[in-house]
Amino acid sequence: MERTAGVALWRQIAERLRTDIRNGTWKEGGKLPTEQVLSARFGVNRHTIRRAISELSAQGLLSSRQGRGTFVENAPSPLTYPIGPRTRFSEIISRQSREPGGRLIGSGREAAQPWLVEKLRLSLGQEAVHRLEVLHVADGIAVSLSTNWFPAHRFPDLVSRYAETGSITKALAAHGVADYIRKKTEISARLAEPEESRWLQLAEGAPVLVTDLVNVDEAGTPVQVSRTRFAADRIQLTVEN
Amino acid sequence: MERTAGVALWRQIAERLRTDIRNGTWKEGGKLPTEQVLSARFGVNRHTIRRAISELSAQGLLSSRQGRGTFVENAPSPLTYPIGPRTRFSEIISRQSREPGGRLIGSGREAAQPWLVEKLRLSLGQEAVHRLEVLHVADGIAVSLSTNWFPAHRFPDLVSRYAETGSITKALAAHGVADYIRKKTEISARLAEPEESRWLQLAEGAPVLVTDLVNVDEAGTPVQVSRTRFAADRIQLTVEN
DNA sequence: CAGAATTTGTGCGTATGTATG
DNA sequence: TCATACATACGCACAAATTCT
Repeated sequence: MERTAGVALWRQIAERLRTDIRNGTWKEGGKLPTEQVLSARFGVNRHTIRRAISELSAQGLLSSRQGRGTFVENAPSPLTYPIGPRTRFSEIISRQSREPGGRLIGSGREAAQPWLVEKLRLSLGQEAVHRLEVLHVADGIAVSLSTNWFPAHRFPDLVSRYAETGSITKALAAHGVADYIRKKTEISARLAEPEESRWLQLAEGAPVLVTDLVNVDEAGTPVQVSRTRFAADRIQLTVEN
Repeated sequence: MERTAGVALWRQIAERLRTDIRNGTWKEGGKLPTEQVLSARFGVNRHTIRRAISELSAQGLLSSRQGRGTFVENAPSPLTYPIGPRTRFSEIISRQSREPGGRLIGSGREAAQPWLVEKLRLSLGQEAVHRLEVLHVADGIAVSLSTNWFPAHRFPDLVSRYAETGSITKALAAHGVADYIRKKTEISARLAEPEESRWLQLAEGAPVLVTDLVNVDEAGTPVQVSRTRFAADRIQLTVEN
């Protein structure tokens, strides 16, 4: 393993093992190579391997027993999140037979930043937006954190409607938006920020997938801008062509 | 800034500043807040801020001058990589008026892993594949590293054809594949592995966007499986709906 | 069943990296 | 720049649980 640059060796190794487990290198219940072998393979001290394993054990992915070895405890199949014109969180999760849930964790009314004015095509003097922060959960596990912005003048009661119904689709419908479609999605990745780590229960420094999207109504007018951060180790995005 | 294991504070802050610069929080030529202010904002010692700034300076993103301040030297607009049924690397890059380049960095013939057998729909006894490792470059900057697999029995001379033409499209055409389209794309993110860091000239522990795709010919038969790792700080994927 | 071999668990000393003031 | 504290990583040794012969 290559020497440093601000990321501890044990963390790099832990992330490697995590993706190996996810890719099925060792099946659930399967046995990992011995600490001996792993330390030789990564070219590090056994203590370092043990630190990495202990991290994954604490997260319930692995378990070690003295004299026996280290075993894969849980290899949760990653959720798949299709990106298309009509993706709705709850439908997707339900289709994969998991219990969906959204939790309103913050909201507010604020002045739109320039990039938001452009994306929502706000006109002069109507630059106020509602901001809605929602944590998405599947089977009790946090999978994504989304920040949503809506033009405040068009959707004055959006926050309370969402609070009542727990659904953005329904909150928009209450304001006369019968249908909306996803126009464009931008996808990037970066390291999680501390607040994101907290909500998504990620290790600090874990990667997040970020999607930026614009939803438009039937007339093509933007009704919602949304920035969603997915826990990259729990979800995979797919695009069908 | 929150105290946490495995990732140095200065790295977390460097990554934050990098995404802020990319998001245009400070324009090119713009002045960053003083180290004083930044250290207060992140709740860390000024030394730590300086370490983060020095990292970004070494990468040519920032520059500091005594008595004046720290300035944004380079805010390269991120390349946008659209994902659709007919995306070809060179077309995309050219359209954004950058000089594209692909470099063959490795190849080989090997037995297909089970998941490859499934994705390429290989029949029994024809499980050999060609592997092609290509580094993609735009304007002299590495943007992605892709591993490509092809059924060896159908495309016996693929590697040499690619070496001659520098184009997968042409190498496939030489084997009678007039056209192909992208069937499905899976997108995930993880930390770069050491070898990826080396090729993409990434800092260790930097995130990569990973896309897995299957290309099929006009008859719908898989001709290529490809896994591409993008430097997440240099590229953004987009999906048009 | 005894004893050897294997594998994880633990302790200590040292050197270097990270973060503060 | 210096001093201090803690985290990271290494190397060695040995203990404890389990498996193999």
